[in-house]
Amino acid sequence: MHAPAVRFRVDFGRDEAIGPGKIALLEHIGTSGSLSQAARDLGMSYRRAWQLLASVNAGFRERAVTTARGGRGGGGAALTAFGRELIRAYRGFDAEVQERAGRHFRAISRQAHPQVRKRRPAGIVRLSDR
Amino acid sequence: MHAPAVRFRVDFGRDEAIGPGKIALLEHIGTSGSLSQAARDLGMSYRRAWQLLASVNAGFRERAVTTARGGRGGGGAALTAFGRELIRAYRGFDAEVQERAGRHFRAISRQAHPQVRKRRPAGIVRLSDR
DNA sequence: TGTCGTTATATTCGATCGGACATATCGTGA
DNA sequence: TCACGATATGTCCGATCGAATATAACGACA
Repeated sequence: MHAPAVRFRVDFGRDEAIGPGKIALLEHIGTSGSLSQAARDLGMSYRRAWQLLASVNAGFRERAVTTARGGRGGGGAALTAFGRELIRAYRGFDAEVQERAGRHFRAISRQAHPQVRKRRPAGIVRLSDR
Repeated sequence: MHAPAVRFRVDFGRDEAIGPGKIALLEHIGTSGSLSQAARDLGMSYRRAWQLLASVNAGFRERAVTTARGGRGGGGAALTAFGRELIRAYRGFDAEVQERAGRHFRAISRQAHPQVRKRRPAGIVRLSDR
């Protein structure tokens, strides 16, 4: 393969870290307006999605997502301005990182073994794939 | 905390990925000339260190470390030119990433909760800390 | 007032990861 | 030729992680 992919997470102190998983969850919450729907989209259990979200909301002074129980549709979840800022900062840095990674690892990447294509369980789509 | 830390790993195809753990292992092999000593330095079991090394050596056409059994001192391990290149590429990119991360996450980092200092088991020193 | 879909949370279970431990093997030097 | 210290590799076990499942609470709306 030519362009190596870089996955990274950002550690804020020792309390909270943000990586591709939580960012993808936030993105799906933003597009679906529902935590359970985001979990289904990402192929993860609702419990795990809830734990990830709780971790994000607890890790900062400002919460990234507001949730509501009951009401129309049973409830829902929505990004706050801070949540959108988290996504924007991560994705902006991500684009920079991927672009620059090519130069640093091009030579080494040529030494990597030719890969065998691996499948992902059907029906699971990550925003980061688009 | 002000400057957020970024941890990343580089995926080469689906076969092999290089992250901070393997790089630290390579660095300690380079300075100590021994896989078992590197494992002790990093506070990991010899088994795990050997598995990580085997993974690195198997992931590329060229091996990163040569090993020897028997002989003076019982044997040893040494970086190849490719192994040194792996370290150089990773650390070079690392420096760039850390420097640029500050700008992208400065505002968000101010929203992170004040951290409680956490200790590391005594006697364990990572090259990446220096 | 009852229905509905979602958030919130506890319990249980299986898979996975890595440490601890046990050996076997090797080659130089005493 | 024997001892030594390191590599090489297997087995076992405890901790951890996350999926599966179950259940409660909630509030708008028909």
